[in-house]
Amino acid sequence: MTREHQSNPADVLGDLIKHFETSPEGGIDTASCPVRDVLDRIGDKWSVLILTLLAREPKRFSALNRVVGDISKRMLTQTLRSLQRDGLVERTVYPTTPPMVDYRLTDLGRSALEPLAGLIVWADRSHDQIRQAREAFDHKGEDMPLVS
Amino acid sequence: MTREHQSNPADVLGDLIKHFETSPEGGIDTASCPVRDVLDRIGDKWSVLILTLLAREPKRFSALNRVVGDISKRMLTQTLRSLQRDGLVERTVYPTTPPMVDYRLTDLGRSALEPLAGLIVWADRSHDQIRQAREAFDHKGEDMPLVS
DNA sequence: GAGGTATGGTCTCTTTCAGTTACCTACTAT
DNA sequence: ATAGTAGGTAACTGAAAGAGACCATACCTC
Repeated sequence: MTREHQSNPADVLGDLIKHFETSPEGGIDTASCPVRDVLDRIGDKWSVLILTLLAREPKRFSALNRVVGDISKRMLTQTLRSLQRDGLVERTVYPTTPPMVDYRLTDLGRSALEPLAGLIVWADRSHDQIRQAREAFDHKGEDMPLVS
Repeated sequence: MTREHQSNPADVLGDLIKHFETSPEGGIDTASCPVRDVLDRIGDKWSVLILTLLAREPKRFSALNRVVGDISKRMLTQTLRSLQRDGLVERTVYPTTPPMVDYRLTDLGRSALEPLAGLIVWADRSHDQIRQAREAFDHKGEDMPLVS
């Protein structure tokens, strides 16, 4: 009861929501919302995985490609580019032959690890519960439309 | 140097990565990865926003529709259904006429608020830096292909 | 000099699917 | 008759993702 009063997530989020409610017509201005902006980025299929793989040490393109396995080189390039563009990842080319490239987190990228780790730990811990809820839901309503 | 030793995000993530590296052929088994599973869910366009809006108190369908504004009813229904399916949101129908429906977070849903708030706060704080990195990147390489 | 290996990509084609628009139900209150 | 509930349905569209060929360079081998 003591520490929750100060840092209740609902309050934090409520304040942020208020902060985002700056659009003229009473609705939330989703277009300029920084949260949307960031979530669009890390919500893609590979970004979080790449970030976590780079957490410990820099890795080369081909190393990432080997570790992930089911990512195409195209998607790996694209993901790394957009992480680089957002300043989360730094790309270094070594002038050898054949040229060697490695990718490492920037300070900004490293600062993202903490919130991401929180989310990932939550996901890992809640996964069973979510799967159970899904099964229960799917069994209960044998007649649910909309998702068919 | 003292507390970082215990809870360094890179270490947490490294351990988790190791934990997920259970596929036979040395690659990460992205299909059964709980993180991927969860991120696919909250990575969509509306889920996080809805969750944060429900953080303070239950809300009715039309209230959510009004607040968000640029969401279609179809997407709102769909988002709420899948949140309900995953056990994050509870749907209550009151037998009035016209029937009234409200949506509230479950305990599981509430437990997601903390990691989400962490991410959202990070996003809010880092947004400027990310935008700057983007602009710098876009100006530096006037010849970047791939994203055209 | 033909072929193989390796690096770090790029290009094009195709499919898939999230999201949108627009119109529908059924009921009631005014 | 019109608006407000809480949705459902169908058709369309654009972006994301996947598959897989290709490329430039250089080294090694035969």
